[in-house]
Amino acid sequence: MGPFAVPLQDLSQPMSAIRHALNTRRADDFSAWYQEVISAADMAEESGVRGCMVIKPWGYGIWERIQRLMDDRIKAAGVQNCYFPIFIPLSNFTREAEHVEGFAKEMAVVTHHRLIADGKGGLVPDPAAKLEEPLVVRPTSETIIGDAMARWVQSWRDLPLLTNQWANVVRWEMRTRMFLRTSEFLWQEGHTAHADRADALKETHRALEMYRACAEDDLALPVIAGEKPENERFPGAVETWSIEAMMQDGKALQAGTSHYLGTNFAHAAGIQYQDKEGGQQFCHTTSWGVSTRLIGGIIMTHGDDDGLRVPPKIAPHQIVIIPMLREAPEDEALIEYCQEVVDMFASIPLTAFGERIRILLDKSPGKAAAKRWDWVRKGAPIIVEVGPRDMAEGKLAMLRRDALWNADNGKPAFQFLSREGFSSQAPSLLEKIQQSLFVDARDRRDAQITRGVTSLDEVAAHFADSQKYPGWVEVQWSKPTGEALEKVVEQLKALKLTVRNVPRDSAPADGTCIFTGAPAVERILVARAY
RNA sequence: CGGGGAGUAGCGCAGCCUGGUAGCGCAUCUGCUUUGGGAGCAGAGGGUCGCAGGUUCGAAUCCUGUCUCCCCGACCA
Repeated sequence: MGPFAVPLQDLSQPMSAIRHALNTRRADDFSAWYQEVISAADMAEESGVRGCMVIKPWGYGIWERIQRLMDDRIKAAGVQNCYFPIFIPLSNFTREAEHVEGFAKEMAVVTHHRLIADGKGGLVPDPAAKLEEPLVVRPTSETIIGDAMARWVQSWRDLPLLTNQWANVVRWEMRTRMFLRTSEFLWQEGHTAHADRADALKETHRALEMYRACAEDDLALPVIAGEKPENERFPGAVETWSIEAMMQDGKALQAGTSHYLGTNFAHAAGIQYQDKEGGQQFCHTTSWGVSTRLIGGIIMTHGDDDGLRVPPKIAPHQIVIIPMLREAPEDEALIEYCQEVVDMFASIPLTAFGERIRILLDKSPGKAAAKRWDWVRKGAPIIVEVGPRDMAEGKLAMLRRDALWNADNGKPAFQFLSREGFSSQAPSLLEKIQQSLFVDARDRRDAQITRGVTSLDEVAAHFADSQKYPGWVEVQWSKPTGEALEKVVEQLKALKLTVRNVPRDSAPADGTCIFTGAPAVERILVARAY
């Protein structure tokens, strides 16, 4: 059996009867399955450049949906979008030591601005075109945005300054995985400046809650919001908060972070304002971000042995209609019959989640069955097939991607509906599918969180098999710092575990620290992580 | 970046040890048959075997280097 503590639902079904759309099963080889989903769903492919990928239309379409919904939330909070340069002067990174240390080992550096022929048919950087000061390809934009903030903020009236940018960033990773950790990735980074600590903390928590809501309500990704321990903080941050999602193999994925930076970056960049009394004050700043890594989280949360299942809210196409074409004259009438369904959705118009339903009529040539399985692998929430007899009866055949199989006979669970019956229930069905994906993921996660563990030995026993990932364990600790914390981190590392976060909404501590024996001050989640 | 594995047609693979000018399945194209659902039969097209050197009369195969991917580790907001 595979690395699963809790049996997957499919394993209890008559496996021999079902012919799945993928070759690799989650339970057999989770990471091979993950890669197969990405290629079978046509989301992305390798680029030939280490750690960089080409995001294809279906994958990028999902990212565009995430962007849209997140951007709406960002703007609703009064944050304005900007764009800052991809190149950062190297000198920017010599001002804030801790921040530099965090990224120095993984930065791409531009040193020349021209190429010349090498005499062997190739090109090399022109030694005469060396930059006076090297430029770093941004790994994150705190320093260059800090520069701008220092110019933009003069008085207390300029605060708070709320900015965000959608951009690509580069971190030269040693070990990469598509979507989860790539050398270049896409993200949004919010950067804000505030008059005081309280206001900056409020923003830190607003962003965190925004991420929780977007993850759970838009991506159907159940998450636990909480504060990172000292050793997991963003370099230069005073507080780092995260949302953590559980993948189907029980490992944790950090899905978003929000940092309170204190006045550290304000000191480094000189972000000061004149207060009402005429004195100069340093700003308190925050930064927060989510990235294309979310797509990896969606795959590992909602994917199954037939491919991806895209939550309707972020599906580029929520409904795909496949006419069963036969390259015959009657095809025309069949397409017209399907088009009438699309027109019906457009003219009423039909909405789900407050937006027009995104419905696609797939008229592309090819066998209907092959196209069906392509859409199954891609994870379109609702797939509709229409054959000549459906048309004659005024009906269509509908498949729910989240309930694909008939348990009885191991065949796809088609529902035959009238066109009107289908269109009238489509909006609520999409909302039901969205909810169902979330509830399934949340229940699976909750079933794999173990509480009431009161000793490190118990933790070790729980994670005894290094090949298994039996979810997360909640323990209590005394929140050690410095050397004491380092020792705890080492103990956990020996078990291949990390502290994920201190859940924001957890009950107060009432026991003793499993590491030190001292009275516990808070509850933490420990887990294996991506 | 250290250890291991891999790169041959769109996808999945065999061939490599024991050098002799490339093969299988699926997909694609053509024809016929079939038509409530991942069709059958016949035929066809498609690959400078990751890249660059070397050995050799001759290299997918042997040698060296290099790039990329996967797994384990270190590292990682």
